[in-house]
Amino acid sequence: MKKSKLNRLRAAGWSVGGVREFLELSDEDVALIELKLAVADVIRRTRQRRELTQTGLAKLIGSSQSRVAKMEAGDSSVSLDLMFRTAFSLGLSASEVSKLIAKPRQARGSAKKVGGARTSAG
Amino acid sequence: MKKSKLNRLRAAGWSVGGVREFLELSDEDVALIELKLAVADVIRRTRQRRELTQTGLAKLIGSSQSRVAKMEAGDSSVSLDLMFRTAFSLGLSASEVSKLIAKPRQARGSAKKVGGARTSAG
DNA sequence: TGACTCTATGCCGGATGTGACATAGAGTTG
DNA sequence: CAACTCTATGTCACATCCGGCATAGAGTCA
Repeated sequence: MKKSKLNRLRAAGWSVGGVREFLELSDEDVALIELKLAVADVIRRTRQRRELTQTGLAKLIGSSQSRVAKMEAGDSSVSLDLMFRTAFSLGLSASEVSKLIAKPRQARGSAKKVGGARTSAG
Repeated sequence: MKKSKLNRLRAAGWSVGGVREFLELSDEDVALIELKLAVADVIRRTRQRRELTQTGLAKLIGSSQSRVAKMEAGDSSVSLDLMFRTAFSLGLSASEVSKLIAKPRQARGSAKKVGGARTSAG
């Protein structure tokens, strides 16, 4: 497990506030969280590509802006069901989502930061 | 929407008892259900490949046999979260699951039946 | 500064999913 | 038939997730 990955998990507020709690997560838990983060990323990028605000997307899926925000943040209170349903509402097919989440998050050579520093370390 | 697909949905007991209720399902709903059915299939096949009983798998994921049965049936009371977590517990990676759910259910030229006719039509 | 837009976070009542249990169906073995 | 194994289905108390709302942060514009 890389440190950078840990930072991503912590950035999403996955109750991994400390390394101790983190160690209680099984490999399956971590894999599931990473999957959610990947889908969250797909959702955000697709929404932006379609020039929708979080509020707009919320209305599209019959939800609220806050839930969309939590979704894109990979918040632990959002299920994969809602995420996939949202991705489908955005016009993506299961195959497209599958492909997008199968490959890493890097956007073609741009070394952009992905959040990480937003949550103050302590 | 093909009739055969509809049958699969009904076979899973997806509260699509009649065509009327079915029409209330949006495209996203149907896509999500199909995704669940695909993942359910992957879980069942992987479990059998590993020669585990439903009870065995249940203990592996800290659940019960009944939930595993519902999972593999694509029951509406099972979330994608639990399904993916289970797939991961079975040793599958996100990429592997993604690939498996992206492609149709046929197993490399072997023309095996995959259930379908098990549930009597009525 | 204030007004506006977009996004993030906390909370709550109600809806949905969960593990556990009981029980039944289907198949095998004796 | 009984006894056993594996799987399917229904139910329930409890946990989790949901939409909605309030509110705060960050950015833009005048």
